[in-house]
Amino acid sequence: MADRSDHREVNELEEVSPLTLNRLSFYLRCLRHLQESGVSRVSSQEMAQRYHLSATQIRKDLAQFGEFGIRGVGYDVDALATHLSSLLGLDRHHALLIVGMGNLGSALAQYLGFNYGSFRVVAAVDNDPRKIGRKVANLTVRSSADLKEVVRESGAEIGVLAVPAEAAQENYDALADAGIKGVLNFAPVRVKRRTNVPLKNVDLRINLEELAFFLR
Amino acid sequence: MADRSDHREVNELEEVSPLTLNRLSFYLRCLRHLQESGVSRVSSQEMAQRYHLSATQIRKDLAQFGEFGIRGVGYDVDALATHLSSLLGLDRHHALLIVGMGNLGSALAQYLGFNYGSFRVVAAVDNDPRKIGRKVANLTVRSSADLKEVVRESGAEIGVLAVPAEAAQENYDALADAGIKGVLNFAPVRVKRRTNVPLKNVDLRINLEELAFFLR
DNA sequence: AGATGTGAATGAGTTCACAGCT
DNA sequence: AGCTGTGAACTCATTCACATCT
Repeated sequence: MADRSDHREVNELEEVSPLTLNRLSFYLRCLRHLQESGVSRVSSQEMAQRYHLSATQIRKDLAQFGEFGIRGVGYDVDALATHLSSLLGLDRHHALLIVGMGNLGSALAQYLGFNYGSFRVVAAVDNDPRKIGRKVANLTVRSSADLKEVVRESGAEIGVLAVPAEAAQENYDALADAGIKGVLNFAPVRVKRRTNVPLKNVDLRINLEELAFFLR
Repeated sequence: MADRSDHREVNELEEVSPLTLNRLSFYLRCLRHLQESGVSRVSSQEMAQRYHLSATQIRKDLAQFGEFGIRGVGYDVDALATHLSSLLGLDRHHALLIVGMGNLGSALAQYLGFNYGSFRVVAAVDNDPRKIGRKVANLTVRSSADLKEVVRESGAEIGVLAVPAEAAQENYDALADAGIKGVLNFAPVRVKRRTNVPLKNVDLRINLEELAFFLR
């Protein structure tokens, strides 16, 4: 039905499982790859085979947000990529602010570099006076005390927490207060989140520990 | 029953859900924290409250591997920590080998440093002749061509993949062939795993993209 | 009494199987 | 004919509720 896909917008902000979101990101990456390969149409089955996914799941995941496919034919690669890109908010750049310029913070600054997909590191703060003013990967480290100002000036939307475990909660709260819209937390603690400031955890140690389990 | 906990060994290598494994790592971390705080006994309820967890789930998770608690009393913090540590294979050191010494690989080498919990970076390889021989964080970068030799000499057990997406699969396979026991993959692709070489993925970009979804 | 360990109930997520378009 | 979109079946995970033990 024609208006079915117009209703898509209605559903977009409903609860989407993180697992689904995760896969959608991955689908988009696959589609980019297909674009590079010059493929303009793809069926869920073909995608599944190429990238080790489940065809049914691809269809279910996409169907949550509208009818993007053509029955009997498949999906238009460009169109679907555009839809997903917009759905995931990747059709524009997002500014990152790194909090904590120790080993991890500096490493991330270097790795993410100036430009990382739709993401751009625009500022870095630390509370150690010895680090403030130092240059790391084109950024001048600023004081955590000036967080609000830094956020406002830089237009940062996403905070990247690279502080010690003890400091994670207070820094998350400070970021939230400073108007940051989302936080990626590398500190190995469970931070209490506010409903309006989404939080994703990346815990390197837990990942290593899960592997260690298989090596006993 | 007394012999119930002796049978624990029998179950240890049965399929354990990654979700459970993940939580077990986290429980251990909580227990370490309790030890530092001088707490010697803890109930599932108390742990749940302190660290924002579910008491029932803590009990179910632990019960899979034996009867570690005392009914009516709770868990002995030290004893449980020891059990979990051994269960997860964290009662000894694990040697890491970093593959790919670009931005991410170097960043990881610096961050993980010489000693990171039970994990120790013992070697680093790259296939770029310009990088071979360079020193990064006390390590001399060696050639990917010598992978087998490097693994044997260094005793590396876990490979850390920090190579571009295109190179991930071949490097995973090379690691497996070289006798590596597990792989932590930072490349943004789904690598086809061999049953005897466990694989964990850490995908920074997907995590950022999931956050971006909430900022549209 | 008070906390564990666990079957039973519920809920979330995935896969199946097919109706409905093109 | 072929592939999408989707209710129904199924599997996996979490939560409930209570018997069991100290």
